[in-house]
Amino acid sequence: MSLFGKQKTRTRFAPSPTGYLHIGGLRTALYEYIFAKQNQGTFVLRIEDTDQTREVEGAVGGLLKALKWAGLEADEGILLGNDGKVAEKGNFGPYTQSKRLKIYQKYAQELVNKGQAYYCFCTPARLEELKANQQTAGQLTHYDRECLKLTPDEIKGKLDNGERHVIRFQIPEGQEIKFQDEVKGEIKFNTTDIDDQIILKSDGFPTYHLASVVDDYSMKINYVIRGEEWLSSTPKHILLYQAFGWAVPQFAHLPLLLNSDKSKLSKRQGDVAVEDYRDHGYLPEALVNFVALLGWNPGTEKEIFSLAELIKVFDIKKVHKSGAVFNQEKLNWFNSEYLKKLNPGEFQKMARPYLEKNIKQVSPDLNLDKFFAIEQQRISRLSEVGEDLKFIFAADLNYQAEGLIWKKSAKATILKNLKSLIVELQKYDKPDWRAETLEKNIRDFIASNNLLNGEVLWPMRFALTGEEKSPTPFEVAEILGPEKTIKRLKEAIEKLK
RNA sequence: GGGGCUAUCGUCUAACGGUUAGGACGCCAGGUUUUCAUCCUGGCAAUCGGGGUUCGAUUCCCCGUGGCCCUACCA
Repeated sequence: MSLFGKQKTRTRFAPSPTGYLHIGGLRTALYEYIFAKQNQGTFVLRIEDTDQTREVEGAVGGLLKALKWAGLEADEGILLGNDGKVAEKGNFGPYTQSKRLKIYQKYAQELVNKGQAYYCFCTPARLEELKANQQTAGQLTHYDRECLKLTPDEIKGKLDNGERHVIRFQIPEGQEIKFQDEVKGEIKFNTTDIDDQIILKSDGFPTYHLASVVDDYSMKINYVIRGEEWLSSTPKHILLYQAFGWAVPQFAHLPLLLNSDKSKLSKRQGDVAVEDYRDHGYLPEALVNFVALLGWNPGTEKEIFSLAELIKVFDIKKVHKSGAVFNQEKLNWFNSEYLKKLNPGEFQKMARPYLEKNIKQVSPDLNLDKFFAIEQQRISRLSEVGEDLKFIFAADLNYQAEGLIWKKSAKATILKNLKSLIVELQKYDKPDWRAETLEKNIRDFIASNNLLNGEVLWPMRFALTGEEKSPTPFEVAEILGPEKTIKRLKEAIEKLK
């Protein structure tokens, strides 16, 4: 809050470019996006690439594409340019941490000068040994502040010698750090439990703690929404804000997304990359809708929400405190709902590539409009298109003749009915070859000949599909067209003889 | 081990301290259908345990217990 009125809300999503967009990251980004939008604020995207060892080539582009696919484009920071390449926009850049090293170094030095941080020359070996000893002694595994004893001259000497060093933030002892988390409520920590954090690594890169505090301050982020795994680090961050004399932002820590065994959602137990869901044919609207409802709901019984609706009804104060299991069954349900809502043209356009992947040969004389119309009602993921309807595309059907015989009806009856069915079907002109017309006429034919539905429709369907389960024979016939339909019926008769 | 967070059907969740604890997904049964899917109807299924406070506790407090996160020169 400034003296001159309410500050503009600024949220940020700050992923590390380590590979892909994690589904938990998607939800975090979603809430950050929504919160910014519902407050006429700005959603900033920053890249946190301070760990050079974990960096993955091309990950930033992938992250941005996944975010764009989900409809969560940043207003500022790192984003996709018009040419589809990674670009940057905004006045508080650079927005990539590896390009801000000088800034962090300056601030770390400022803390050293103020006596709130200190150089540490301890080797990893010493640190390891210290920790091991503390562990066996049952003590807190904190740094023992050996380097705090160094005199200014000793420090200068080591520095001049080019000794490897880090900068540690000196955590004051015996202080209670209290803050009001927007979702978790009042949180308290005692600083005695906190180790002297390394804020600047020996390679000159900052650690997360320094980088995120400096950046959130510099980029005027006043609303930090992030995963619960950061809750325990928040007192360190608050201490840093205080050391610099900066206003502490509002924090909101989101409950984690979990595997079905309640552990933190991880790759081992299924897909966690947004890109995987996209590739399997989940719609962004469905994924976003599903993920939005993991840990939050508006308190009504409505479950289907567009992004625009979410912006209207979302309330960060109603976000749950505990983790939510990522339940793919429910996601499938959402996806099938969204798939059904698509107009046929859109569905077909999206499903086509999957069909071509699933079926080697797609004969051009098939009525694919009808095929897609049926699949749209039956599948829950685009990757399933054609899976259960392979018989449509098969050159030959392989089935046992017995399958054609409905329940206990006689073989002779079936044979006779199939023959007259062919005669009946041969009457239709191609324009009439639609499921509705076929159904009406075939049902009339059945009734006027005093036949049973099953003794005509079962063998018809089986002759056309070779399967015990399928869409109606009328629909299958419409897709197949007159020639293929009659050909399959004739083949069935041959098999029965 | 230490610290923090957390706890309603299998899962996602609803319930100003007073409800037969509601809905959704999934599952099961019935109906519709030649079959499958859809659809319709119905059903199974939960307040972690123990103490308080209260006329009354899923709800507030405490203690357990479980789960999760942090405890890195990772984020």
